[in-house]
Amino acid sequence: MSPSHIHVPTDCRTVTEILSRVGDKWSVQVVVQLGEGPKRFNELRRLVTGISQRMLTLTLRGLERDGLVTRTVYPTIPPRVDYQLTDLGCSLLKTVRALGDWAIQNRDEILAARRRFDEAGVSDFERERSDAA
Amino acid sequence: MSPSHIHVPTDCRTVTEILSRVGDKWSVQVVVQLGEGPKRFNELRRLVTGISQRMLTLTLRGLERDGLVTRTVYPTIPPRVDYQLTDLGCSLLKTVRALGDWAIQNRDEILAARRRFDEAGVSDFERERSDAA
DNA sequence: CCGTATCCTTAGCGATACTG
DNA sequence: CAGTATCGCTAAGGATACGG
Repeated sequence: MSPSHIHVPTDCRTVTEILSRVGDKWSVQVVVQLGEGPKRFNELRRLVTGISQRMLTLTLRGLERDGLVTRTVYPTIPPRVDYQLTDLGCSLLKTVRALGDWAIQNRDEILAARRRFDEAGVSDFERERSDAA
Repeated sequence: MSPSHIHVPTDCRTVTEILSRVGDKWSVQVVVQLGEGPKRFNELRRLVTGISQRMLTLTLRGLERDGLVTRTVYPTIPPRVDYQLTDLGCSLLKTVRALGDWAIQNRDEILAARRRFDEAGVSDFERERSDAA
């Protein structure tokens, strides 16, 4: 029995590792698309704009490995493969959407902060430069 | 006036960009530590195990740029710099914790799925190999 | 104490070409 | 259609050394 009330390093590692999946370039977008219902490979490829065939494959494999999507092969000709969110995948989608909502709600504030920071940085630079002038 | 009810690509980009901050290797850990209260540079360095000085600097700069933390310099000798979560940073922390809780709650299921997937992959391999034998 | 600058290694990703 | 294989680039990150 593992003591779940104390904060073991192992937990941090695992959490970080799982978080990094959310942070990678494509996983979230794929999961969001699959949230609309099962999709075929090339269907996803069209929906997730900009993704390469290679990265779609790798992303789907990763999600499948973690038990977030299922992969169903219909041995027809031409072949047809359906990807679909598992219950686990659905629950992740919900949590991730919360983060997405946060991002949308605070997007303006963040962008404003960035502009302020960048301008301040520039003017610090400019100060030195104009001291010389 | 931007139509906020339709799903413009720009929004996706911004959301993805902000999500990538959560996914990067150190930001979340730093934010979590700062959730305990203001911290000094080397204090954070000790708390966030494994982070290099360089990456702590870069991470803090990024967070500061996005308006998630404030940086306060006390021009004493030796110098002292305090980092502290802004309101925006606190609200991010809350949302991120939800994701962290999800990760903890589903960690066993994910790890189990991974083992299954990996073993299945191996046995597919093994099938070919033992066919030859 | 709090950084910055430099070098170097790896991991992520895209482009392209090929296969069942 | 749904992939795999290979190559090459670039961005992220670690180690180390130096500076205010």
